[in-house]
Amino acid sequence: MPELPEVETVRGGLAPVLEGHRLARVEARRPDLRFPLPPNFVQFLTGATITKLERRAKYLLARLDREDTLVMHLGMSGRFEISRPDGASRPGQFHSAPDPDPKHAHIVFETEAGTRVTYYDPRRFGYMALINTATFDLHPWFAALGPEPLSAAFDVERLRTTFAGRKQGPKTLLLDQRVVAGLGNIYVCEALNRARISPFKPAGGVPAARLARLVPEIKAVLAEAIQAGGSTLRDFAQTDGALGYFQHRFRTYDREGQPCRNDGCTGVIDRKLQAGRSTFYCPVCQK
DNA sequence: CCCACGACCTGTGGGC
DNA sequence: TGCCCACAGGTCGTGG
Repeated sequence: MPELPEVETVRGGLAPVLEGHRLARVEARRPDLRFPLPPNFVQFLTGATITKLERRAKYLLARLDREDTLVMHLGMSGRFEISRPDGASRPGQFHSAPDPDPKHAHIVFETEAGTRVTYYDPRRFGYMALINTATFDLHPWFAALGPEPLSAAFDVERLRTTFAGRKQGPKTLLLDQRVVAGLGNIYVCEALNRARISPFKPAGGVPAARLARLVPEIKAVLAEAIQAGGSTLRDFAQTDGALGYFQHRFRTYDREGQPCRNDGCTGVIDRKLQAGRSTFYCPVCQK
Protein backbone atom coordinates (compact mmCIF):
# COMPACT_ATOMS: atom_id res chain seq x y z
CA MET A 1 0.00 0.00 0.00
CA PRO A 2 2.17 2.74 1.19
CA GLU A 3 4.86 4.62 -0.55
CA LEU A 4 6.12 7.97 0.63
CA PRO A 5 2.93 9.94 -0.14
CA GLU A 6 0.71 7.44 1.64
CA VAL A 7 2.98 7.28 4.67
CA GLU A 8 3.15 11.07 4.75
CA THR A 9 -0.65 11.22 4.57
CA VAL A 10 -0.89 8.80 7.48
CA ARG A 11 1.62 10.85 9.43
CA GLY A 12 -0.40 13.98 8.88
CA GLY A 13 -3.55 12.23 10.01
CA LEU A 14 -2.07 10.76 13.16
CA ALA A 15 0.00 13.73 14.28
CA PRO A 16 -2.90 15.79 15.71
CA VAL A 17 -4.13 12.96 17.90
CA LEU A 18 -0.74 11.59 18.94
CA GLU A 19 1.73 14.46 19.23
CA GLY A 20 1.89 15.70 22.77
CA HIS A 21 -0.31 12.85 23.97
CA ARG A 22 0.47 10.18 26.52
CA LEU A 23 -0.26 6.55 25.78
CA ALA A 24 -2.57 5.29 28.48
CA ARG A 25 -3.05 1.84 27.04
CA VAL A 26 -1.17 -0.20 24.46
CA GLU A 27 -2.35 -3.55 23.22
CA ALA A 28 -0.45 -6.03 21.07
CA ARG A 29 -3.00 -8.56 19.98
CA ARG A 30 -0.36 -10.86 18.61
CA PRO A 31 3.34 -11.21 19.43
CA ASP A 32 4.60 -10.43 15.95
CA LEU A 33 3.96 -8.60 12.73
CA ARG A 34 6.57 -9.30 10.09
CA PHE A 35 9.09 -9.62 12.90
CA PRO A 36 8.53 -10.39 16.57
CA LEU A 37 7.61 -7.30 18.55
CA PRO A 38 10.14 -6.39 21.24
CA PRO A 39 9.24 -8.36 24.36
CA ASN A 40 8.87 -5.14 26.34
CA PHE A 41 6.85 -3.39 23.62
CA VAL A 42 3.64 -2.82 25.57
CA GLN A 43 5.36 -2.10 28.84
CA PHE A 44 7.83 0.35 27.30
CA LEU A 45 5.18 2.34 25.49
CA THR A 46 2.56 2.44 28.21
CA GLY A 47 2.80 5.82 29.89
CA ALA A 48 5.14 7.23 27.25
CA THR A 49 4.34 10.56 25.63
CA ILE A 50 4.74 10.94 21.89
CA THR A 51 6.58 14.20 21.45
CA LYS A 52 6.75 14.24 17.66
CA LEU A 53 5.56 12.08 14.78
CA GLU A 54 7.97 12.08 11.88
CA ARG A 55 8.54 10.23 8.65
CA ARG A 56 11.78 8.97 7.13
CA ALA A 57 11.51 7.12 3.81
CA LYS A 58 8.48 4.85 4.32
CA TYR A 59 8.95 4.67 8.08
CA LEU A 60 6.83 6.44 10.65
CA LEU A 61 8.84 7.57 13.67
CA ALA A 62 7.15 8.32 16.95
CA ARG A 63 9.62 10.25 19.07
CA LEU A 64 9.03 9.59 22.74
CA ASP A 65 9.92 11.14 26.06
CA ARG A 66 12.06 8.04 26.53
CA GLU A 67 15.35 6.78 25.16
CA ASP A 68 13.83 4.85 22.27
CA THR A 69 11.86 5.85 19.18
CA LEU A 70 8.87 3.82 18.09
CA VAL A 71 9.50 2.89 14.46
CA MET A 72 6.62 1.69 12.29
CA HIS A 73 6.63 0.39 8.73
CA LEU A 74 3.34 -0.34 6.98
CA GLY A 75 4.67 -3.01 4.63
CA MET A 76 2.18 -3.63 1.84
CA SER A 77 -1.15 -3.64 3.62
CA GLY A 78 -0.63 -1.74 6.88
CA ARG A 79 -3.24 0.86 7.79
CA PHE A 80 -4.12 3.03 10.78
CA GLU A 81 -7.56 4.06 11.90
CA ILE A 82 -8.45 6.63 14.51
CA SER A 83 -11.53 6.42 16.63
CA ARG A 84 -12.52 8.99 19.19
CA PRO A 85 -14.92 8.69 22.06
CA ASP A 86 -16.68 11.80 20.79
CA GLY A 87 -16.20 10.98 17.14
CA ALA A 88 -19.57 12.29 16.08
CA SER A 89 -18.42 13.58 12.73
CA ARG A 90 -16.69 10.39 11.72
CA PRO A 91 -19.15 7.79 10.61
CA GLY A 92 -17.96 4.30 11.24
CA GLN A 93 -15.18 5.45 13.50
CA PHE A 94 -16.87 5.30 16.90
CA HIS A 95 -15.62 3.15 19.68
CA SER A 96 -19.03 1.59 19.77
CA ALA A 97 -19.13 0.84 16.07
CA PRO A 98 -18.37 -2.74 15.11
CA ASP A 99 -14.76 -3.12 14.07
CA PRO A 100 -14.86 -3.73 10.32
CA ASP A 101 -11.74 -5.86 10.36
CA PRO A 102 -11.18 -7.27 13.84
CA LYS A 103 -9.15 -10.18 12.54
CA HIS A 104 -6.36 -7.88 11.37
CA ALA A 105 -6.44 -5.31 14.15
CA HIS A 106 -3.02 -6.17 15.53
CA ILE A 107 -1.93 -3.17 17.60
CA VAL A 108 -4.02 -0.68 19.55
CA PHE A 109 -2.78 2.59 21.06
CA GLU A 110 -5.05 4.56 23.31
CA THR A 111 -4.14 8.00 24.56
CA GLU A 112 -5.11 9.62 27.82
CA ALA A 113 -7.44 11.83 25.79
CA GLY A 114 -9.39 8.71 24.90
CA THR A 115 -8.38 8.53 21.24
CA ARG A 116 -7.83 5.05 19.94
CA VAL A 117 -5.39 4.39 17.09
CA THR A 118 -5.59 0.89 15.66
CA TYR A 119 -3.06 -0.68 13.32
CA TYR A 120 -4.47 -3.13 10.79
CA ASP A 121 -2.31 -5.26 8.54
CA PRO A 122 -3.79 -8.31 6.77
CA ARG A 123 -0.56 -9.45 5.15
CA ARG A 124 1.62 -8.58 8.10
CA PHE A 125 4.54 -7.34 6.03
CA GLY A 126 4.57 -4.31 8.28
CA TYR A 127 6.65 -4.10 11.44
CA MET A 128 7.26 -2.08 14.57
CA ALA A 129 10.35 -1.73 16.67
CA LEU A 130 11.89 0.35 19.43
CA ILE A 131 15.18 1.89 18.40
CA ASN A 132 17.56 3.87 20.55
CA THR A 133 17.19 7.49 19.51
CA ALA A 134 20.78 8.50 20.19
CA THR A 135 22.21 5.88 17.83
CA PHE A 136 19.33 5.91 15.43
CA ASP A 137 21.34 6.69 12.30
CA LEU A 138 23.54 3.66 12.86
CA HIS A 139 20.66 1.22 12.82
CA PRO A 140 20.74 -1.04 9.74
CA TRP A 141 17.31 0.13 8.60
CA PHE A 142 18.48 3.73 8.44
CA ALA A 143 22.24 3.81 8.05
CA ALA A 144 22.28 3.28 4.29
CA LEU A 145 19.08 5.10 3.34
CA GLY A 146 19.38 7.58 0.51
CA PRO A 147 18.17 11.17 0.65
CA GLU A 148 14.57 12.20 1.08
CA PRO A 149 13.34 12.84 -2.45
CA LEU A 150 11.58 16.07 -1.46
CA SER A 151 14.66 17.49 0.24
CA ALA A 152 17.27 19.72 -1.33
CA ALA A 153 19.80 16.94 -0.82
CA PHE A 154 18.16 15.04 -3.65
CA ASP A 155 19.18 16.96 -6.71
CA VAL A 156 20.09 16.41 -10.34
CA GLU A 157 23.80 16.38 -9.68
CA ARG A 158 23.45 13.63 -7.14
CA LEU A 159 21.28 11.50 -9.38
CA ARG A 160 23.63 11.99 -12.31
CA THR A 161 26.47 10.66 -10.19
CA THR A 162 24.39 7.71 -9.04
CA PHE A 163 23.30 6.79 -12.56
CA ALA A 164 26.71 7.25 -14.17
CA GLY A 165 28.08 4.03 -15.59
CA ARG A 166 25.26 1.90 -14.24
CA LYS A 167 23.87 -0.79 -16.50
CA GLN A 168 20.88 -1.42 -14.31
CA GLY A 169 17.65 0.14 -15.50
CA PRO A 170 16.40 3.36 -13.88
CA LYS A 171 13.35 1.50 -12.59
CA THR A 172 15.20 -0.89 -10.34
CA LEU A 173 17.73 1.76 -9.32
CA LEU A 174 15.03 4.14 -8.14
CA LEU A 175 13.37 1.36 -6.17
CA ASP A 176 16.64 0.92 -4.28
CA GLN A 177 16.11 2.82 -1.03
CA ARG A 178 19.85 3.54 -0.84
CA VAL A 179 19.58 5.65 -4.00
CA VAL A 180 16.56 7.66 -2.91
CA ALA A 181 14.35 6.86 0.05
CA GLY A 182 10.61 6.46 -0.18
CA LEU A 183 9.80 5.67 -3.78
CA GLY A 184 7.95 2.47 -4.61
CA ASN A 185 6.56 0.78 -7.66
CA ILE A 186 3.80 3.27 -8.42
CA TYR A 187 5.69 6.53 -8.16
CA VAL A 188 8.76 5.21 -9.93
CA CYS A 189 6.60 4.21 -12.90
CA GLU A 190 4.88 7.58 -12.83
CA ALA A 191 8.06 9.63 -12.56
CA LEU A 192 9.83 7.77 -15.37
CA ASN A 193 6.84 8.27 -17.63
CA ARG A 194 6.70 11.98 -16.89
CA ALA A 195 10.40 12.31 -17.62
CA ARG A 196 10.01 10.08 -20.70
CA ILE A 197 12.74 7.72 -19.62
CA SER A 198 12.84 4.00 -20.41
CA PRO A 199 12.58 1.91 -17.24
CA PHE A 200 14.73 -0.80 -18.81
CA LYS A 201 17.68 0.75 -20.58
CA PRO A 202 20.94 1.30 -18.70
CA ALA A 203 20.67 4.19 -16.26
CA GLY A 204 24.10 5.36 -17.32
CA GLY A 205 22.81 6.00 -20.82
CA VAL A 206 19.83 8.18 -20.03
CA PRO A 207 20.08 11.33 -22.15
CA ALA A 208 21.19 14.29 -20.04
CA ALA A 209 18.12 16.38 -20.80
CA ARG A 210 15.77 13.64 -19.67
CA LEU A 211 17.83 12.87 -16.60
CA ALA A 212 17.62 16.55 -15.71
CA ARG A 213 13.83 16.27 -15.87
CA LEU A 214 13.71 13.23 -13.64
CA VAL A 215 14.44 14.87 -10.31
CA PRO A 216 11.80 17.61 -10.67
CA GLU A 217 9.28 15.05 -11.95
CA ILE A 218 9.88 12.81 -8.93
CA LYS A 219 9.39 15.76 -6.62
CA ALA A 220 6.30 16.88 -8.52
CA VAL A 221 4.54 13.53 -8.57
CA LEU A 222 5.21 12.98 -4.86
CA ALA A 223 4.03 16.47 -3.93
CA GLU A 224 0.88 16.09 -6.01
CA ALA A 225 0.15 12.71 -4.46
CA ILE A 226 0.59 14.03 -0.93
CA GLN A 227 -1.70 16.91 -1.83
CA ALA A 228 -4.30 14.38 -3.01
CA GLY A 229 -4.08 12.34 0.20
CA GLY A 230 -2.18 9.47 -1.41
CA SER A 231 -3.44 6.77 -3.73
CA THR A 232 -6.15 4.30 -2.86
CA LEU A 233 -5.92 1.01 -4.74
CA ARG A 234 -7.36 -1.81 -2.70
CA ASP A 235 -7.27 -0.84 0.89
CA PHE A 236 -5.40 2.34 1.53
CA ALA A 237 -7.42 4.89 3.46
CA GLN A 238 -6.47 7.94 5.40
CA THR A 239 -6.65 7.67 9.14
CA ASP A 240 -10.16 9.14 9.15
CA GLY A 241 -11.33 6.60 6.59
CA ALA A 242 -11.26 9.05 3.70
CA LEU A 243 -9.82 7.69 0.48
CA GLY A 244 -6.82 9.16 -1.25
CA TYR A 245 -7.60 10.11 -4.81
CA PHE A 246 -4.26 10.39 -6.58
CA GLN A 247 -4.94 7.09 -8.37
CA HIS A 248 -7.22 9.01 -10.72
CA ARG A 249 -4.21 10.94 -11.91
CA PHE A 250 -1.99 7.95 -12.64
CA ARG A 251 -0.47 8.17 -16.09
CA THR A 252 0.84 4.61 -16.21
CA TYR A 253 0.18 2.58 -13.09
CA ASP A 254 -2.58 0.02 -13.58
CA ARG A 255 -3.36 1.56 -16.97
CA GLU A 256 -2.20 -1.24 -19.28
CA GLY A 257 -3.83 -0.88 -22.70
CA GLN A 258 -4.90 2.71 -22.11
CA PRO A 259 -3.49 5.74 -23.90
CA CYS A 260 -0.34 7.44 -22.68
CA ARG A 261 -1.26 10.75 -21.08
CA ASN A 262 1.90 12.59 -22.01
CA ASP A 263 1.41 15.64 -24.22
CA GLY A 264 1.55 14.76 -27.89
CA CYS A 265 2.14 11.05 -27.29
CA THR A 266 -0.05 8.53 -29.08
CA GLY A 267 1.40 5.47 -27.31
CA VAL A 268 -0.45 2.85 -25.30
CA ILE A 269 0.63 1.90 -21.80
CA ASP A 270 2.23 -1.53 -21.58
CA ARG A 271 3.10 -3.72 -18.61
CA LYS A 272 6.21 -5.83 -18.30
CA LEU A 273 7.60 -7.78 -15.42
CA GLN A 274 10.90 -6.35 -14.27
CA ALA A 275 12.71 -7.94 -11.33
CA GLY A 276 9.49 -9.72 -10.50
CA ARG A 277 7.36 -6.59 -10.36
CA SER A 278 5.04 -4.93 -12.82
CA THR A 279 6.52 -2.02 -14.70
CA PHE A 280 3.95 0.17 -16.45
CA TYR A 281 5.39 2.39 -19.15
CA CYS A 282 4.80 3.91 -22.56
CA PRO A 283 6.86 2.15 -25.23
CA VAL A 284 6.49 5.16 -27.53
CA CYS A 285 7.69 8.14 -25.50
CA GLN A 286 9.85 6.36 -22.92
CA LYS A 287 12.81 5.54 -25.10
C1' DC B 1 27.99 -5.52 -9.48
C1' DC B 2 23.73 -7.26 -11.70
C1' DC B 3 19.86 -9.84 -11.94
C1' DA B 4 16.35 -13.52 -11.34
C1' DC B 5 13.84 -15.64 -8.14
C1' DG B 6 11.78 -17.14 -3.91
C1' DA B 7 10.21 -16.01 0.76
C1' DC B 8 7.42 -13.65 4.03
C1' DC B 9 1.42 -13.69 4.48
C1' DT B 10 -3.27 -13.00 3.23
C1' DG B 11 -6.79 -11.43 0.28
C1' DT B 12 -9.02 -10.46 -4.08
C1' DG B 13 -10.28 -10.54 -8.79
C1' DG B 14 -10.44 -12.74 -13.21
C1' DG B 15 -10.97 -16.71 -16.09
C1' DC B 16 -12.98 -21.00 -16.76
C1' DT C 1 -21.40 -20.81 -7.77
C1' DG C 2 -16.86 -22.52 -7.02
C1' DC C 3 -12.05 -23.41 -7.91
C1' DC C 4 -7.44 -22.17 -9.21
C1' DC C 5 -4.06 -19.08 -10.53
C1' DA C 6 -1.96 -14.59 -10.90
C1' DC C 7 -1.01 -10.76 -8.62
C1' DA C 8 -0.82 -6.97 -4.94
C1' DG C 9 1.72 -0.44 -2.61
C1' DG C 10 7.77 -3.71 0.36
C1' DT C 11 11.83 -5.68 1.87
C1' DC C 12 15.38 -9.45 2.46
C1' DG C 13 18.28 -13.28 1.27
C1' DT C 14 20.38 -16.60 -1.94
C1' DG C 15 22.60 -18.06 -5.86
C1' DG C 16 24.17 -17.84 -10.56
